[in-house]
Amino acid sequence: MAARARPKTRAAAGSPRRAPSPRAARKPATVAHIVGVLRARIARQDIPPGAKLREADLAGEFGVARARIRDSLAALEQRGLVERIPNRGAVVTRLDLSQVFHIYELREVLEGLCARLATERTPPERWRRELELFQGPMKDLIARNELDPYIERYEALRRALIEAAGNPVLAEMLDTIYEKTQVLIRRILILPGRAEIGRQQHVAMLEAMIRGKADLAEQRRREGLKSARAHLEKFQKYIL
Amino acid sequence: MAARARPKTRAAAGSPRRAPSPRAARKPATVAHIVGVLRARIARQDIPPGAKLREADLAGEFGVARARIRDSLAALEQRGLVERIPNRGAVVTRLDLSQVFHIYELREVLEGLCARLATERTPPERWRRELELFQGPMKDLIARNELDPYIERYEALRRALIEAAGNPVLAEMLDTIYEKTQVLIRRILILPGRAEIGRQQHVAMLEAMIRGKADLAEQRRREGLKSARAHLEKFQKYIL
DNA sequence: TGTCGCAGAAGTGTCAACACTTTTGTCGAC
DNA sequence: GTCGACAAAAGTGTTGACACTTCTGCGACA
Repeated sequence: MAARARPKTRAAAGSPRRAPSPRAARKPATVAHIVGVLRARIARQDIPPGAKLREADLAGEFGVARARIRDSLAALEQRGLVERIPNRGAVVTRLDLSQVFHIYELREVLEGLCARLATERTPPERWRRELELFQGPMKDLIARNELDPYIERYEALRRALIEAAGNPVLAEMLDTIYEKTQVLIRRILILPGRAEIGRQQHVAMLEAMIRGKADLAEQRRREGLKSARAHLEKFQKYIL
Repeated sequence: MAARARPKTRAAAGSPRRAPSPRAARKPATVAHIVGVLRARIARQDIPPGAKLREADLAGEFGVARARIRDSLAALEQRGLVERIPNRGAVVTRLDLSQVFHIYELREVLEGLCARLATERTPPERWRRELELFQGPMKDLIARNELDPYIERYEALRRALIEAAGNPVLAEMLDTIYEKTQVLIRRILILPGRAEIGRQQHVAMLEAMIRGKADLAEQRRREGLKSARAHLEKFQKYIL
């Protein structure tokens, strides 16, 4: 309880040490916010792999002290999005081919698990809309090569599955590895025939989910990713 | 340039910031080192869940500036071993039951993958020593309730499998989730019959590996963890 | 003309002091 | 005697300055 009516002492005379900045009191951007912005930039390749991130620049841009930028870079390093070399700064990680395959091995089992859990923990009807989407409109999008709307809906399904799986630790892991390969999505989808194959596999998985066959859904998701990996292997020279 | 005749403060009182210590200049403990020490303490419950970690104390103990301790705590927070509450400090995470089950769901597929990859990427003979160990000596250790040697060898096998799987991303993930449940190992092994069942399941997995049956090894590892989870569910009130 | 060395610049790493928040202990009013 | 307010203490958050390392450009020498 405590209620305590906090003393409130501190009216403090509105002269914070920071530049007054009359309008837009501009709260000073948390580490979480900075990390989010930089993640997005790296994913969209606004900052290309190999580029250097200079602390002073970022501090200026976000209007925070360098220390906070350092914290943010440390967080990005933990996630594997940048590498830091002592006294030389932070560099956007350049993902090499072997790491991509390692990640696909993981996605295979993790997204398989995700499909199984989502099936077990959600009423089957939940997935009918998604199935219809992938059977109809998505097919057209692929045929007409409209990648962006396709990707958007694909990611929506992905998020829905993770949410339905109801396992935060799994969600965190999928997030971590997904953001590393996000840059590849477009390049993979252009591979001859890949998008349509992927769509069919999603349909197969969703059908299993609607029939309540959790293990089958897992198996089909795994097969889907396995075949994606095979495609990647075949065309690797065009990807990286 | 700056010239600036630096206030010079520091020569004062012959106390350079580091203890003089003529030889053995005691390098000042890197973040990695501090994180390692704290990880170990948390795993062994030298620092119990819920305990507060005070920055100044740690800074004094390791002989480093508080900033470095803060970096270390941030790293531990990322790994989920401590929680930090603004202005109130870092507290060792208290793992709740639901998270434990979520982690076991993950271990099931991740260690399954690990077993499969290890089988595919290593000559079968590699595992014969381990099999004999688990068939013979380990059985005795369990019968005589010598937990510590048993755990030591169990972890050695675990490390060998991860190493053999040759997937660094997987290794990193297993590490992350394993250290969170490490504190439970002893409590689980005491459960009636659990240790012996686990041993038999390891034997079954190793046999599959020696026969080169990667998928079978994966399946058996998954079954092993599934049954461990079931055990945990049954006796959860004695564990947490 | 090419190369090596050496200052200066630029950028990261570290630190100690200061600012702010929460907690704790004490005193007075009811 | 209990509750509530206040002040001091303890601890965390933030900042700017300083130290150190690496990179870059210039000039001397072979």
